[in-house]
Amino acid sequence: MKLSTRSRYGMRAILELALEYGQGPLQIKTIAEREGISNKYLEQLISILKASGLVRSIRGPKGGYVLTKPPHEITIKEVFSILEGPLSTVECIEHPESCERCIDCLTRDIWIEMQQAMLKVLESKTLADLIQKAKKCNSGSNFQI
Amino acid sequence: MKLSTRSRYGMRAILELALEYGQGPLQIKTIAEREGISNKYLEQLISILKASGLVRSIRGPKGGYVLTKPPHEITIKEVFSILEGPLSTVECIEHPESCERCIDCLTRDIWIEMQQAMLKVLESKTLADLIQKAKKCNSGSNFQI
DNA sequence: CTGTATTCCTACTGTTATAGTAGTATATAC
DNA sequence: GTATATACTACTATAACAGTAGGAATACAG
Repeated sequence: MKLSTRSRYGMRAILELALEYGQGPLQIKTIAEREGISNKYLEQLISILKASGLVRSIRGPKGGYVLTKPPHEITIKEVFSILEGPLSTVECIEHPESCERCIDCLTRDIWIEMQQAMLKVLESKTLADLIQKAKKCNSGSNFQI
Repeated sequence: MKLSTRSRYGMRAILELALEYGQGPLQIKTIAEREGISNKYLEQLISILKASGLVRSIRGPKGGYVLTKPPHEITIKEVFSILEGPLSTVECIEHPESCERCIDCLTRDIWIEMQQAMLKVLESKTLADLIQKAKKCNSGSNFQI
């Protein structure tokens, strides 16, 4: 059940964008530096976020990336599902026809319940909720995401 | 977040054992046939469960596998963690030293919360809970796990 | 109009995990 | 002693992960 770096790095990157929201574009190299992530790899991750429409790019000098919506309108679940791909823990949750014994499948219920518990947490938080906490910490010294 | 076949098949296998609990050993080939899983692959999965102590083997003719504890004493979480490996979604949950920015890591909190929600569901159910439901269904015609 | 800074795109690579298959060794009931 | 079961080890094909690398396209500053 380990999360991929794609999800972890991607989430950190979009949080950086959320912190910067309303203050102009943030560049990949800045994010990469702050987060200690490879420039080139991060580029790919952000392009996933961009393709999803959560993030918009500005090319050329002084370019970078910005959120297309304010942080309080973006749930963690949205971001996570974009980064992680389909969130179904088992195929037959979304495609019951993919398993002929689904109707009676005991295990299916438990996987569904597990998945829903997870998603409920992710749905309940927005980027704004997380960065609010960051800003509190920020009153201290060495704040990082 | 897709579950591996290891987890899914393994869970189904131990549920078959739970259904058979108290009625002598159940053989790999029987489980494999009922569940539509490769004999040889299932053998490996069950050996994982055996190594964990949840399952005991009986060799030779009329041999097979039995649970070492009654189904109501085995939680789904136990089984899942054995099959899936470490359940941490991120390294730093168990080893905070593995990430130098952990203290302030905003994302960490959300992963922890997500993981705990998941585990709470799995902890709350035992094999007995699941097979109880199976037995109800069994009054109908074509019951399967 | 030119140069530079940035994103954009595609392809390549090493490593690891998954999902098995195969063959042989070992124990035991009869 | 033999058939029937598990036990163990090794092998393989495929895919995903986690990057690296290089150059093309674009936009702005001057």
